[in-house]
Amino acid sequence: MKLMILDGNSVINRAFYGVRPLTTREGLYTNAIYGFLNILEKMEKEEQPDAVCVAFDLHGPTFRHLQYEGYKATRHPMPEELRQQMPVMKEILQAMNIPIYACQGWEADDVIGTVGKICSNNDWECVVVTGDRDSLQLIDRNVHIKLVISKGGQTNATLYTEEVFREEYGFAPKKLIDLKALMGDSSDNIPGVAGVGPKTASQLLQQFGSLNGVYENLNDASISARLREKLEIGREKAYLSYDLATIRPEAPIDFAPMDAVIQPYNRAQLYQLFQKLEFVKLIDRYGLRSAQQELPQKEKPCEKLPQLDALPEDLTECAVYVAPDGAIGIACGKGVCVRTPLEAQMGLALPARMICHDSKATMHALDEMGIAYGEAVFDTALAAYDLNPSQSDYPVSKLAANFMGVTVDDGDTAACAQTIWQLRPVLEEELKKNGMQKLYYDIELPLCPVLYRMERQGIAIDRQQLQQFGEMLSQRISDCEALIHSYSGEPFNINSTRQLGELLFDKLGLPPVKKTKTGYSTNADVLEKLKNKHPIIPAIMDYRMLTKLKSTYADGLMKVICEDGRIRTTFQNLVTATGRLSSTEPNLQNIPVRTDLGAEIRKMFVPKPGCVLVDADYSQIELRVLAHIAEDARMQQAFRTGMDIHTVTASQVFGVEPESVTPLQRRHAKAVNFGIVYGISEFSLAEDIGVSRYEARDYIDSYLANFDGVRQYMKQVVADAREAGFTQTLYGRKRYIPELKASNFNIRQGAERIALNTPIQGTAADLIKMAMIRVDKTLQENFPEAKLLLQVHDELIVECPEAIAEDVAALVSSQMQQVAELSVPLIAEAKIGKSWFDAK
DNA sequence: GTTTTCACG
DNA sequence: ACGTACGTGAAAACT
Repeated sequence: MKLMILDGNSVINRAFYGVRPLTTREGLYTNAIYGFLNILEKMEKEEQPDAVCVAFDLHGPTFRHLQYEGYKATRHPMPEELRQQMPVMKEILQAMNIPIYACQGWEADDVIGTVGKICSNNDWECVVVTGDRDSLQLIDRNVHIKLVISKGGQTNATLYTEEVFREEYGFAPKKLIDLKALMGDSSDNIPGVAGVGPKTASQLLQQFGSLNGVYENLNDASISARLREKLEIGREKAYLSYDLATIRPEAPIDFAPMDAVIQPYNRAQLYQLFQKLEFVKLIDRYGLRSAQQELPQKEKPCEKLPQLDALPEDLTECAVYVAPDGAIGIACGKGVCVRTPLEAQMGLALPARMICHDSKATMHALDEMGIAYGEAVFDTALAAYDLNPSQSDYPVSKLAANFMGVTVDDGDTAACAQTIWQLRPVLEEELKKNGMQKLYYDIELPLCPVLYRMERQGIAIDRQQLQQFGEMLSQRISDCEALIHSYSGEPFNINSTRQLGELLFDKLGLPPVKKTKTGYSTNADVLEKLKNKHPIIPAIMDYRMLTKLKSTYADGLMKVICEDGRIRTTFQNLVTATGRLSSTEPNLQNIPVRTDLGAEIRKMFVPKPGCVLVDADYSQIELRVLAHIAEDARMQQAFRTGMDIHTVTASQVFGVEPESVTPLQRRHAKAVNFGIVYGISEFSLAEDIGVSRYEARDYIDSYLANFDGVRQYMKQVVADAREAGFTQTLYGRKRYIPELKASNFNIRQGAERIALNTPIQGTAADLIKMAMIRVDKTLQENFPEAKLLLQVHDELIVECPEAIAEDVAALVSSQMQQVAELSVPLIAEAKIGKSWFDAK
């Protein structure tokens, strides 16, 4: 019979540091538990034990502490993120009916040793799972150690038997104690003999066999005078260390191997715990489902609603789920049915109000198939996003697990439709609980059809000009390439940062400025600093710019032009953590503008014949939002009187009259304003504007001294977020930030910047979303030929007939300005042009 | 699949 | 002692 015992603290530590940070929606860390369970499962599979148990350390002194006051004094305290997982871990083991052993005054190692001894006495084999090499001393004929090693996300374990140990170390396992007595162990605060390290220690042991052997042969000729002296001075420490390092298999625990024989799990309890931890995959893998909550799947199969006209005549609302293959699942209170793509296209119509899972995508899909549909009155994916925007995605299965405690297969169209139907009231309630009804029903949901129409419209592009531009770039790139290779002496791939780094810093001997985790950094900041040191640098900077324009924009956009000469992006409304939109395939929110050559790309974005583009953008929307929510009197005053905010900041920071602010001062002040919005650090500000850290520090201090509202806000918003676990925008959009409680300084500081920035960026996002809804609506009412095409965070682009351009421009900017009544005016300026470039 | 770089607000 | 501004997406190289 075989028993497996886990060194609980050691394994959970490995798991904690080996698994990326994971948290639940509420911010409970779960990564160590997750890792622990994975290791447990893997070990059970490999070892096939008959019994399993876990040993833990208890707090409080052990005999080793009493014996030697330095013992473990410098051990790092357990990080908060791990500490909070310990009690839950123990609950889970309890639910799995795996016994836990711990003993006041004894360490887990001693408990494990004791268990091992009792196993041996009962003719049981014992396997110890641990990440700690100290335990190797326990190895004997019956006791083996499974040493857990995490490497690159993968956790593996090596089984150490007496033979394996001897092979690696060259002596018997018990002699590990003698080795430690001599060399010490800083992580365990075992002193050892001063001046004796691993090399000397193992050499001495090879020669004399044991600690006693060494001291009995102190006068042996092979021991140098220096070493002899060290050993003599350290004699007492050595024997103390021997005691400290010895695992004492005599802990007073009540244990018999039969107690740990594998039992069935307490499934209900385990299910509940996994539910709380949001371990959806594990619930699946362990086959846990709470019986009461199980979906009445296929209880009302399609046959009961065989034809669409068999759907109730008075059907007013139904859930609609379009599968990737085009099959459509429809569910309502009376049941569910699935239509194949073919059936769906044969005159299916859905006039009822829809409950969708990603309504924008559903509208596109139905449209594609020529299926008429009603209005989307609820969107479960969107609701889940608003409730927690930090998730990577929102599949139906995840929502089912998180909000209903059931498992659903994302591939089962009928089940998904039914689940969406059932999720609606649950999510509605959640939104209500979170005070997000207005955000959801007044902003997020009505924005979807607006975005849908924008995506359908697309924007026209001048294919021919783009083609020519690409050819011009090709020419300039090959010239540039030739120049670079003439400097390097030999051809190499300039796109390879590794090859480029080797050339610049090894072959040409330029001073490395910055490192990345894989080698030298060669990014634009680095090149900027090196540009006067070698003529190859400016050429590389040019090359980078040219190839970026060619591959991402000239070639990239060319690939996605539709038949009708327009480009259609997808606006992602379920992605960003702050509430902004993002744009993909292609990304039309990062079309170049900052360099002259790059801005040429904007000339290719044109209106359709007879039309113009109207481009309206908010002026300083984030700083205005900050002035409003921070209630900063001075900043509000500046905006109310229509002053240039960067000039005002400069005049405050540098203590000069606004009229005498120099362009340089204004530029620095602008960087300070940006820094404030991002959660400033003096280092980065200094880096950004090229002044010393001390000057940067002065700028920040002086800023905060003059803008007291901002100073207080920065403190308050972080404190509130730490307390609440989330930060939020003016319109109630939330973002959870569990990292605010992290023990790691960098992580915590990053979290504080997020807590500060998110309300600002997110409120600005809320505002422009509201503006989009109003602009879209008023355009439809007043100028139906005018179409909203793009949004670029603080900018809206509309296409309209030339004749009404002035009126449209006036309407768009006034709608944007009047979208909310803040304590400072919102300013939006609209321009008209024959290309995006001209309208900007 | 991850890393680096760079385009935007 | 360490790493350093917020939020994105795409391309290319490398593992």
